Amino acid sequence: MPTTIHDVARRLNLSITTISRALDGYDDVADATRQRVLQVAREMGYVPSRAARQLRRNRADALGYILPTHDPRFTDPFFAEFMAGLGDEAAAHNLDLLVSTAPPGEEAERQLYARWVHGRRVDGLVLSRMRRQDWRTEFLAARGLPFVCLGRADASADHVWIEADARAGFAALVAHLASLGHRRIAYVGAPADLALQADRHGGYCDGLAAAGLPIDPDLVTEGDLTRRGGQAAARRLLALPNPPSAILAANDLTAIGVMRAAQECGLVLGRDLAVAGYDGIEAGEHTQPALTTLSVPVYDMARRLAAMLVCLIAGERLDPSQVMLQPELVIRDSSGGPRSD
Amino acid sequence: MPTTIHDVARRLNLSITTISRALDGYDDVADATRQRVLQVAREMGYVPSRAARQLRRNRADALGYILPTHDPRFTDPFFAEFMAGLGDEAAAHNLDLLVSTAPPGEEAERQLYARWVHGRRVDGLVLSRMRRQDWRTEFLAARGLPFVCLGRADASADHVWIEADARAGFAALVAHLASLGHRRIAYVGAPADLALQADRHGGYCDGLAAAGLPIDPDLVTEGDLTRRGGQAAARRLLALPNPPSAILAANDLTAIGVMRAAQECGLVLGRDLAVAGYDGIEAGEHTQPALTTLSVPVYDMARRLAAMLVCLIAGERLDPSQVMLQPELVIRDSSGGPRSD
DNA sequence: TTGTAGGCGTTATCAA
DNA sequence: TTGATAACGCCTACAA
Repeated sequence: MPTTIHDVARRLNLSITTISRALDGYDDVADATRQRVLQVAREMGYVPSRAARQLRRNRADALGYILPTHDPRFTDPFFAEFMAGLGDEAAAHNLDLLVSTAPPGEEAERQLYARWVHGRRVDGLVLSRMRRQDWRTEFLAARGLPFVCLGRADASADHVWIEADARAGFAALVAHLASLGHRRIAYVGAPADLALQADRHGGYCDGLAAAGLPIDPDLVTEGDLTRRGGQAAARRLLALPNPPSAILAANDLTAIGVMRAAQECGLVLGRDLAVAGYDGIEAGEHTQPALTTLSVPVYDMARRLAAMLVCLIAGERLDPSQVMLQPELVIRDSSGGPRSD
Repeated sequence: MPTTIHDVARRLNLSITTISRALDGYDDVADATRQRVLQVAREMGYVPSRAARQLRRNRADALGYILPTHDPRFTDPFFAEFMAGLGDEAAAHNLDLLVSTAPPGEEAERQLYARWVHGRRVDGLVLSRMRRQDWRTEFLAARGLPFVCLGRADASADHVWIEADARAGFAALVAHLASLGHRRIAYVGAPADLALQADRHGGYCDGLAAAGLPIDPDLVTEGDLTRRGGQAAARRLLALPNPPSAILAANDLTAIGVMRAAQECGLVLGRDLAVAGYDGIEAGEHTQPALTTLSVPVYDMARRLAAMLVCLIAGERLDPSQVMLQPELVIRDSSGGPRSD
């Protein structure tokens, strides 16, 4: 049986009130008393029961994050790092981080959110992989539960978010490839219902337009942000009668899949085919050749998002409440040097 | 304000007692009543307050896992998959998974464990990266908190654990390399205080002995289970006057670092140098060349561990309480074909 | 400066 | 078959 506040009180012949206030740093307790309380509480290894405190204060002392994934395993290292950032920031505020996974858009996801919200499991939620029409924002807003988002649900979204400017990033990537002489640049996108697809695809189109290149619908295909999806998409692209000389992928994982497909076909990356991704996960540094990408400060974004959520929960005003960062173009060998043809 | 049991009771003109029992499936409530309660509770979106329930039942309804890492970010994909397994199994039992990180062996780690245990934050804990002398096992045992371990603290450990037979695995790996003609096989190990080091290094020695090869202390070096550590260790090994023709690494991440170092030196992997790792993380499939490794069913082990923990918490007898699995030897190109010299 | 007492939302005991 | 009531451990108005 763990020590309770009563145990401490009894030992000191004081009331639980005094113990509680001494420990919480109220100033209406005698200094000598406080010292004794602090001392004894520590000796006895007293830690307040979180459940009791939660019940009383009506707070969960926890942030929640539901990883949107069909595969129950979170295979994308992007999320591992994202969660690490959330966890660290939560810990810094003495909050727990509750994590779970749910397939996006399905009933199970709804139920999980509902359970956490109605069961008062968390004081606030972090959302990611925003959808174009995202029921979660309204659901949470309607119930008054604070939340922050990695990315906007749509351009007019008025919730709290942090986002990397993928649109500008992809345009820069296309410009880079065009400057190397590429004219047939393909794009392996994300599912259309994801908000991020609009920006990344938009940036791709912007880039083509800026470079004076036409948009060839054959060169735009859909992946699912996984390695496998990228591989499958690249196989389709490379089987075209007139295949692309460069392939942009909506994220690094997809790009790594693309690289595999290219190697299957016996293409030499960086020479026969340029490939680039988005995210800047560590795995991209270790591919052969290393992956050109747009690097996003995931960990920092996660920490900052969590910090914003904590403010929101405390009822503080947030300024700014929407943050746009610039991803960093990291040119490595997978995009190759200038083309000779 | 979320719906409470009182709201439901008032709406139905019943007592909270009846509501509680109807929902918990007690059989001393009229069938008709139960139907009405179920119906209305669902309509009203009633979910019991976890805090209140915890307080009353004196349970946290949560499993805990503290990731042992110096780097606050968990960079090893092994752990991402491990956590996914824990999370899924926890969810299957309607338990939360609480995660945090702490640098192994330091005061901060102790405090975190103490906070979770004394604050009754979790009903049980999952331990990994066991140390030779691991204070955690005694700490938890002394406080009667159920726990399960990924791996044994030492050979005579009598706690509940699941482990892959790394000793046999590494011996098999050495045998494989020896059969290809390698005679100078190096080993990049883990810190000596980790329990896993004893087995992996032991298996390496077993393998050499079985192949009739001498143990050369120069060829045994220490890494830290990270890519960077592997890279540094390999640089040392490859700078030897008489460098190894094959390098075994204590885990895949280390092996990937070894591969980088080899490529820095202009060596062709699989021809000039054979490399193999341990774990079977997905990244190893995507290196160039793909990494030979011992594949361990992390996800399944995690689920099984969590399931065992749930039994333990329920006070059930566990049989078996210690499980040894065989890792699978996955031969890919990094270990190359037969040697001609 | 300290203590008393009520209640947060549940579950469990006992009586009706 | 149902209901009143007492905890669980903590915080906090209010009283002393």
